[in-house]
Amino acid sequence: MTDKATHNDTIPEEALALGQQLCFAVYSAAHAFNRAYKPLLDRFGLTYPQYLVLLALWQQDEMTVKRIGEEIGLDSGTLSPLLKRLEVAGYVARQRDPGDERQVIVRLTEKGRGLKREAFGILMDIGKASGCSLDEAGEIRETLHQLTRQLNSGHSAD
Amino acid sequence: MTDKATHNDTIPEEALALGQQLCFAVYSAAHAFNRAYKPLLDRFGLTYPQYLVLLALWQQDEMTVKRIGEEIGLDSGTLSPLLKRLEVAGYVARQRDPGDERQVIVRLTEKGRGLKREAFGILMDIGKASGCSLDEAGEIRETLHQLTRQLNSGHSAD
DNA sequence: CAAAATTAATTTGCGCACAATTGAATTTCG
DNA sequence: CGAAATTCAATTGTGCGCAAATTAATTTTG
Repeated sequence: MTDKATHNDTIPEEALALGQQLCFAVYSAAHAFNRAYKPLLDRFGLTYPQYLVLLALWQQDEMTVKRIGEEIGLDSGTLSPLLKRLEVAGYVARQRDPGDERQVIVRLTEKGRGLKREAFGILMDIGKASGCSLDEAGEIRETLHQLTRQLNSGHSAD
Repeated sequence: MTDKATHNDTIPEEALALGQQLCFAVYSAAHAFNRAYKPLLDRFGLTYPQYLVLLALWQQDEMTVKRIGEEIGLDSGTLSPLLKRLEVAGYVARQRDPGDERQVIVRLTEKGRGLKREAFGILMDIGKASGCSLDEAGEIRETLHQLTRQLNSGHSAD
């Protein structure tokens, strides 16, 4: 097949096929994960991005909106309404930083902290559903991290 | 399956860290691709999912909405408005199948077909931005396809 | 010190994603 | 045949994701 040079001027017609494209593989895998998570998270009334925020907070409680956004790669336009929903659901509390009233500090409630134990169950269910060992998962993860870093490096100084 | 490292009662605390999770790596990579594509597709007034539909149609013109949905993994709830926007933009035409009035046949316009040549440029730009060779890309792609298949086998599809 | 620039979060608007519902056309089968 | 079930597309409602505009607080600077 087309196992040739890194920069080949003669890219074949087939390269346009969906199944041949790395980006589509990533896109599909992301949706597949979302679908796999959905039934597990529905029990807690959570969406996947909301779950990501909780993961971040379980790792490091009391973060500003901006800090959370840096952790999971979302801007405040996405996070503001999302955090409001997490607050209504009773998992987090939001409070203006008295030291800098521009910032809002997000912290876990007791209920939010309590969810952490159950999250291990979700983690293991997903691990099983993905059908790969921790080693395999780690390998793919690192490869994707590198890919993500590479992609993100190309658009700040453009 | 059974055993494996997946079934480990002593999963460490760190396993909950965002950076440790395969799903998050996939999620981030998908967003990174989206961001990389955006400036390239903006020139044509296209979004990434719209570009996927065109990729599918360049491969095989004249498909029903359902068929397109099977190709890229989207349902009619997403595709109906998306296709209407592609039609307004002049890239595709939609027409009820005279032989089966339930179906709508989507076909490329001249403008839509003409875009195919330019798409090779996008493809190469993305290839360069991803910073990996065709070989590497193919490897990751196959791994992700397998992962996606495994995740999707978890429910409906059987 | 006050004006200007910067920063943080919210809001608004558009489009994707998906579940659930609707409506019309077709197929099945009693 | 005709009623019921099925299929396909479109619609509705909720939430994510991002850009751009807004508002308020803080920092810079002139």
